[in-house]
Amino acid sequence: MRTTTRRAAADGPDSGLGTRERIVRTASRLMQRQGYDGTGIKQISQEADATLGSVYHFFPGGKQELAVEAIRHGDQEFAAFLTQILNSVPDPAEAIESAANTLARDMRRTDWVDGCPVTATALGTSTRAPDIQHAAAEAFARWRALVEAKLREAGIDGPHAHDLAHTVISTLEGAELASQVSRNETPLRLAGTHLAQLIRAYRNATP
Amino acid sequence: MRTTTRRAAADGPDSGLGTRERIVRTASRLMQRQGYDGTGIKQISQEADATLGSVYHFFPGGKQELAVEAIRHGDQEFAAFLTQILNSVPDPAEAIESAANTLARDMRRTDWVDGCPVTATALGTSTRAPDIQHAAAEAFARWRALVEAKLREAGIDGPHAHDLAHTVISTLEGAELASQVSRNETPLRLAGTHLAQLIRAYRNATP
DNA sequence: ACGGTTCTAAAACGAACGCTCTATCCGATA
DNA sequence: TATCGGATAGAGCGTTCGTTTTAGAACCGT
Repeated sequence: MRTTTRRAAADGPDSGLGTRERIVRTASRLMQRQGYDGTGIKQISQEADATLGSVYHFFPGGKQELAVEAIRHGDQEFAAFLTQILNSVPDPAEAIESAANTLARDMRRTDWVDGCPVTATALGTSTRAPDIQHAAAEAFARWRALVEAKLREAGIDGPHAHDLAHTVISTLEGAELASQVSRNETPLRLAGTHLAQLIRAYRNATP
Repeated sequence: MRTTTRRAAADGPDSGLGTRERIVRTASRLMQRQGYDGTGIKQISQEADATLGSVYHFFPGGKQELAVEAIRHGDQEFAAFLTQILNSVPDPAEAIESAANTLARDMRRTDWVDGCPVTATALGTSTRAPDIQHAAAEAFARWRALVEAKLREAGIDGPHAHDLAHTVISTLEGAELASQVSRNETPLRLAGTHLAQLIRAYRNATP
């Protein structure tokens, strides 16, 4: 008979990780799909192969504290995705278009279940929990900064790069939402096309 | 002593309406702010000055049926807003920019509480309730059709108008989300600027 | 005036919620 | 080996959830 070890976990994708990390990832994934209010602490603890005691041991602040950590996790996840694409595709317009297409493909692959990891958690909680709203705002700002830096490197001047980065993030976010709700890749693919076009217009204008 | 009449209601903005309509409007407003799971049937009945019996009388399908009606109400509300602006501003680029600016102003006025009436309700429920997801998809499609018609009238050819309308709705939606989460008008205002720019590029290309 | 339909009123159900609590386990240190 | 604190385990708290149920009030065609 196999004895249960301290770091026991079912053989999921997160097995082998510490309990705390497993809880955060599970919370992030569930809230991404079901929202804050639609996700229960007990469901999180079960799917993370942890117990309620462990959850409240690591997150004495309860569900709110856990949601903030979940948003931060999603923040880092998407930032890593963006960084990877921006670094591997030299032209910023092509990079953004590629990002949109990748998001579209991932969305279809998960049968339109996995949208933005931050949006679903933050929506509807902003008035009740300023901590959550703040963490979500930080995520948006970080992603925007990544895009802005890339646009500057491509020769677009400061103010224009700043403004464009805003719209790039807004449009990607909205297109992801529209694709999810419509169960259709089209919004994301067209968003990529038009954003690339917009970026090229600015790059050609500021040589 | 005043006797209770059939259509009694507190002196709110919806007083004078029938009970059913009052329930739908209240549900739409609450779900817009708190999401589907964050809004209880009892809270809806209380704020609508109706009783639980009335809610289940008009909506035997329970919370899901009520949510579908709430989304349809928000759908019509936003469609009316779009129609009004598109009809009163001849140039499509100016019209969309004006819409974005109006949304930004309204958002600030409500202290970033009232976002898109459809998004918050639909997010997180799409997997559980196909009815809700479908109603939300219909809303997006209707808004897109309104924009597409306007672009065609302005001389943009069919395929381009179709594609542009997609991105216009996606970007407005995403910018509204970003503005709400960041508590900042900037995303919406920049979205308006860039969308106008994009539309002008297409109009000039197809004379 | 009356029968029938429509609508309102509120109590009560089981289930699930977030969270607290105590008891136990385990591995590192002395 | 004895001990101690971090981590785990789960029963149980009070509350709220969505829904059902039963009773009564208001309206309308006849």
